[in-house]
Amino acid sequence: MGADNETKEKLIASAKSEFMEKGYAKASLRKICANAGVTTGALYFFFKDKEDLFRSIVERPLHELFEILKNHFTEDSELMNVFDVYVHKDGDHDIFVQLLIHHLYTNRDAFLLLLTNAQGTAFENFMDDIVEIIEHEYMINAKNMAKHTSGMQINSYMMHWMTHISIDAFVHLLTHESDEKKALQHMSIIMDYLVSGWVKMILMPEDTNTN
Amino acid sequence: MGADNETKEKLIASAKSEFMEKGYAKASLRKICANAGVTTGALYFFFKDKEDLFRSIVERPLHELFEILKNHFTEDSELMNVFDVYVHKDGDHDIFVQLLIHHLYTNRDAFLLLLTNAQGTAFENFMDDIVEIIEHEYMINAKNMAKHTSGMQINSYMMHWMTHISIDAFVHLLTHESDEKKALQHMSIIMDYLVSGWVKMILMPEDTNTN
Amino acid sequence: MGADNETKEKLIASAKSEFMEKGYAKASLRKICANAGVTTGALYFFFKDKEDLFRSIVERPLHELFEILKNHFTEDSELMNVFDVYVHKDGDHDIFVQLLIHHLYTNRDAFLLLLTNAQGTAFENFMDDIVEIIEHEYMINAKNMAKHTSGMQINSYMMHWMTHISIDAFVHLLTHESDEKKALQHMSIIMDYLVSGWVKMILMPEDTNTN
Amino acid sequence: MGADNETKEKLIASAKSEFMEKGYAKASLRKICANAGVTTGALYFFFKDKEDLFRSIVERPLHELFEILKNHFTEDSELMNVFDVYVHKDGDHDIFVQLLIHHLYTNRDAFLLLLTNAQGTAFENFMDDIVEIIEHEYMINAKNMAKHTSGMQINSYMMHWMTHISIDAFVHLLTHESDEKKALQHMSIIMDYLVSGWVKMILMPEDTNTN
DNA sequence: GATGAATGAGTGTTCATTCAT
DNA sequence: AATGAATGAACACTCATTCAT
Repeated sequence: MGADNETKEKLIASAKSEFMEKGYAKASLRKICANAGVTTGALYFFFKDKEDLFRSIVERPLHELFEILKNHFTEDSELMNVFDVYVHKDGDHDIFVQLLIHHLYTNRDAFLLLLTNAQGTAFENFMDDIVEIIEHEYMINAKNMAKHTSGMQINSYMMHWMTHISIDAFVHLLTHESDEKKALQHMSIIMDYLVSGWVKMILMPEDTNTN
Repeated sequence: MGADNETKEKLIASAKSEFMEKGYAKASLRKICANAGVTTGALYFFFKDKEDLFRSIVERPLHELFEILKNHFTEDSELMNVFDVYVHKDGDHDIFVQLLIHHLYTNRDAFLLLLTNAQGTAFENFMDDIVEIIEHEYMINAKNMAKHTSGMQINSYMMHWMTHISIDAFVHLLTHESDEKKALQHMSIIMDYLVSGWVKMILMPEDTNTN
Repeated sequence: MGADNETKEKLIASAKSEFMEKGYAKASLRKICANAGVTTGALYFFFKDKEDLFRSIVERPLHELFEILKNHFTEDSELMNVFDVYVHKDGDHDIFVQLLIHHLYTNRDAFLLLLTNAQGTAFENFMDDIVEIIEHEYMINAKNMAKHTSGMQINSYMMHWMTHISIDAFVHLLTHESDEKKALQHMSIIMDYLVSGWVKMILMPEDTNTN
Repeated sequence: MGADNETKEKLIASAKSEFMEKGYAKASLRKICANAGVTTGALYFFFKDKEDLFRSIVERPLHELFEILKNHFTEDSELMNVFDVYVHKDGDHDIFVQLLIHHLYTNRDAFLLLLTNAQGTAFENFMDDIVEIIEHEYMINAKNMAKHTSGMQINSYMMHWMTHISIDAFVHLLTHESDEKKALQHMSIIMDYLVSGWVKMILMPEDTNTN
C-alpha cells in the first residue's frame, strides 16, 4: 500500500483514459492493457474483473465525498440555513461548498467518470443515489418547517427537483468549468439562487385532493 | 398492406424495452428478436441495422419536437418574455409549455430513450444539442438586454447553466412524473422560478479583468 | 419462349453486371433483384437457384461454342493442318478461327463471366474442360505423327501446354482487346507462332527412362 | 518460446488447405480453427483478421520472389538476351530460371494459393501485377531494338501477350507438374520456344494508320 | 407472375476471463 | 509479478432460399 506498484499505476492511468473515451461498457480491457504496456494477465493480478478496475479508480474519491457529506449533515441544525435566510450562517455553508468543490476538482477524473461514464457499473445511478441521500437529509428539516407553518405542506416533487438541480449544479460545474477558482465564483451566485428556490417552492397549500 | 405490419410493431415494442433496460450499446438484437418471436433475419427485413431500429423509434417524435421549437422561436419578440416580466404574455408562453409537455408525454418512451439510453447512437448528445440551440436563441435577447443596461455584461456561464436547468426541468418531469396533468402543475411553479433566475443571474457587472 | 419475359431479361442483365463486378460467390441475389427492380421471389419464379441464374446467362453461348468445335473437329483430317505445314489449308482454318472469334465477341459478356467469374459454379473449370476436349482431339493426330516418325514419341507435357496457350490466346484476346477486327489481326500472327510450336515441341526422342 | 508456436503452425496448415479447397472468400475461419483443433479466439491471438492469416502464408515467399526478380533485372544488359539470340548467354539465363523454379517449388503451396485462390484479398491481381512489372522491363529493351531496326515498331499487343504466356508458363508448370526436376526440363524446351516468339513477333512494320 | 415476409444457418470479429508457467 | 496462450460465448449482420397470398 505504501509503495504502490508501478504497473498498477500504469493500468489505472490507462483505464481512466479508456473509460473516459469509450464509456465503461465499450471500453476494452485489451486496449487498456496494451496502452499500459502489459498483458491482460497482469491486469487480473491486480484487479478481480472489469468492474473492480473501475471501482479502484473511483472508490477513494467517492468514499471521501461521503465522509465530507456525513460530517456536514451531522452538524446540528446545519440544514436550517437552507430554508431560513435569517439564520443563514453564510460562512459555515461557504466553507462546506468550498471544501466540496475542492474535493471534486482534485479528483475531477474520477468524478467525471462516475457522472458520465459509469453506465454498466454498480455506480451507474451514482447521481440518483446522492440525490436520494441528500433529499432524505433535507426532508427532515422540511418536515420541521411544515409543522411550524399552518395550512402548508411539503411539495415533494419540488423537494426532489430542488435537490436534483442543487446536485446538478455541481455536476455542471465539473463538466463545464475546468478552473476551480472560477467554479467557486459561479457557485456563489448559484447558491443564492438555489436558496431562493428552497424558500419559495418547497411548501404548498394543504390540499386534501392531492395524492 | 394497409395496416402497419404486426411483426414490425412487435419488433419495435421489443426493441423499446430492450434499449430501455440495457441501453443502446449493450442491447442485443438477438434478444430483441427472440422476445418479438421472430428470427434475426426478420429484423433486417424491416430495418437497415441496429441504429436504424433505434432511429425508427425516436425519429418522428424528435422531428415533431423540432417543429414545435421552430414555431415557437420564430414568433417575433417572443423570447423577450423570458427576461422582461412586465411584458410576459403568460397565456402565450403557457400554451407553448402545454404543447411541449403534451408532446413529450404522448411520446414518453421515445424521449426517455433519447435522454437516457442513446449512448452509442447519433443521438447520444441529444440534450446538449437542444441546449445549444435554445441557448443560441436566448443569447440574442440577452445581448439586447445587455446593450440597454449600462455597466453590465452577460455572464455566459449562467446563460449556459440556466438554459441547462430549463431543459433539464422537462427531462426531470418526464423521468419522475408519469402523470401529464400533474406535470403541467409542477411546471407552472418551476417556470416562475426559472424566470426569476433569468432576470437575476444573466447579467453581471462589467469587469475587464474577467477573461 | 418467343416473347421472352421482360422481368426475366432485366434480372439477367442485372445478374450479368453483378456477377461481373463481384464474381459468382460474392454476388448477392438481393442486390441483383434490387437493381432489376423486383423482389427476390420473382427471381425464384424464373430460376431454380443462384447457379441456375448463372447458367441461364452462359448456357446458350456455351452450347453454341461446343457446336462450333464439334463441327470443326469432325471434318476428316482437319487437324492434320496443325502439324503438317505443307498441307496447311490456310483458308479453312482461318474461317474456323474467324467464326470462333466472332462467336466469342458476340457473346463477350457470357464468356468473360465463364472465364473470370465462375468460381463456385459448375463451370469453374470451364477452361480446363475445353483444354481437355481439344487436347483429346489433337492427341489423335499427334499419335499418328509419332507413328510415322521413328525414334520419337509424344511429349505429353508439351501437348498439354501448347493446347493450354492455344486456348489461352483466345482468352487473352477476349480480356484485352475489345475490337473484334483487331482481334482477328492479332490472332493471325499468333496462329503462325502456335503452329511453329506444335511442329517443334510435341515430339521428343524416345527415352525408356522417362516415366 | 524459441521454437515457433505449435498452434500457429497448425492454424496455418489448416488455413492452407481450406483456402486451397474453397478459395479465400468462401473459406470459413470456423472450419480452419476446428480442423486445427482450436477455438476461433485462438486464431485472433495470432492473426489480426482473415486477410492477415492469408498474408502470413504468402508474404515471405512473395517477398523473396520479388528479390529474385529485382536481382535479375538490375544486372546490366541482361535483358538483351531475350531478343538477341547471338549474345544469348545461355548459362546465366538458365541459372536464373533454375533459381526461380526452385523458389516456386519450395513454396509451391503459397504460390498456388496466390495464383488460384487469392480472389478477395489484396493479392487477387498478383499475376497481372507480375506481368506488368516484367513487361515494363522488357519494354525498355524492345524500344532499343525498334530504334535500331528501321521501318519497324513495337507491336504492343504481342509484347503483352508474350509476357503473359512467359509468366503463364511458370504458372502452368506449378499447377501441372509436381516434380521440380521435370519442371526444369520442360522449361528448358519452353524457353527456346518463347525466345523465338520474342524475336519473331514483337516488331511489326510501321503503319501510321494503326491506332 | 410477382410480392412481402420470414427463416435459419452462416459470416468475421470481439470480448472478458482463465491459467499454466 | 507477469506472460503468452487459449477459451467459449456473444456480437451485428448477410445470405440463399421459401412460401402464403
